[in-house]
Amino acid sequence: MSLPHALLTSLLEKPSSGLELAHRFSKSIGYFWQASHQQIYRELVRLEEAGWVQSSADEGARGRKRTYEVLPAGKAELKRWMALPSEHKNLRDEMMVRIRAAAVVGPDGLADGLKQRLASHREQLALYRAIHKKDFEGKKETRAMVLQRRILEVGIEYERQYVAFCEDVLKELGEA
Amino acid sequence: MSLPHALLTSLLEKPSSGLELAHRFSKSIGYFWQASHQQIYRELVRLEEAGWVQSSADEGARGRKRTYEVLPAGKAELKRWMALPSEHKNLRDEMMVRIRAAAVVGPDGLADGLKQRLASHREQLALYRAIHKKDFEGKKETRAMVLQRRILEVGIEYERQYVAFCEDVLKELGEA
DNA sequence: TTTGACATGTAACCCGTTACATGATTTT
DNA sequence: AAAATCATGTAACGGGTTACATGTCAAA
Repeated sequence: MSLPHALLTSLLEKPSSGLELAHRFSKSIGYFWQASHQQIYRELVRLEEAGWVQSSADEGARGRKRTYEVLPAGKAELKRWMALPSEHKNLRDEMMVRIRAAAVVGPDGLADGLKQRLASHREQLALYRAIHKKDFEGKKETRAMVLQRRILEVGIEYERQYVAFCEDVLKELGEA
Repeated sequence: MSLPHALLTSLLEKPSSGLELAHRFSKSIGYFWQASHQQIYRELVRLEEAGWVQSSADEGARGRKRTYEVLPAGKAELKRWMALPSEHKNLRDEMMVRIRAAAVVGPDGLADGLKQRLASHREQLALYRAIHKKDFEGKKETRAMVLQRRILEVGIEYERQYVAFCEDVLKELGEA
């Protein structure tokens, strides 16, 4: 459960409102940790109750922008959390279950789904590569940038792998 | 949500009890779809209510082995589900959030967690490679085996990537 | 002044997790 | 007969998702 700490990180980078955070989560951070705006609003309330962040604007001002910033206690909490061990979660992918099912009930209809996934992963791969080019190529790198680049490259390699996988399976099914 | 269909697939391969399924989920299938025994028992009840599977043994026989097998309606449901499009989920990894946090609050203590992850991914990689060797190398492959092998290879490539990633980050932190 | 975009929320549901409880079977 | 193991559950909780509701502000 790292949403609260992802939010603290994002707010330390730049104090923001809930919706701004939601937008940012659909990009950069969100490539490895997704969150909907409902989740974010819920969590921001908790962060404030915990005394980790502070929001501008009066109570009960529904519809009016509310900007959050991190308090010292929040930064301390983030430091503490950052040093915790993080669990190795296995991959979890419906497509693999579908392919295994296909081995039992026959592959009719499997190819369509695979083609969609192939297109989707190609798109994601192109997006990651574009970001890589824009943000990292031909620039002098700071310490922090090296790490961000490596994170992105994990994403790139994963998508590359997946594209090749879909292509292979389609070929095996005689559909490409 | 593919647990029910993962169970149907597994039960079609071989009629089993809940615990047997749980054991099997901690291996092969579970490499891409994990489930605890509590989840499995809960789901098996639903599958039976839906008329997709049938269990041996009388009602209310707590503690006595209960074997499930798939009914025709269950096989039909699996066929239907298998042909649905499956969503592309982005990666989701706490470690990436931690590294990003480290860029903001400093990397103190990050290396320990990374070393643990490195060890864990190396272990998983070794396991996958052992399975690959045992199940696929030097054997004549059926249609279904090719697909199972490719699924495993996605896992292998992912773990390989991750090991390299941990090593790189540790190096960058001056810890390896 | 109405429309659309921006912004914040509420409520319900389901899956996955954790902790615990209980019955049956085999082994010592 | 006691202990260990196999096997099936129950209950509570929390995060993630979906659908919906409400308020503000700027532009047409």
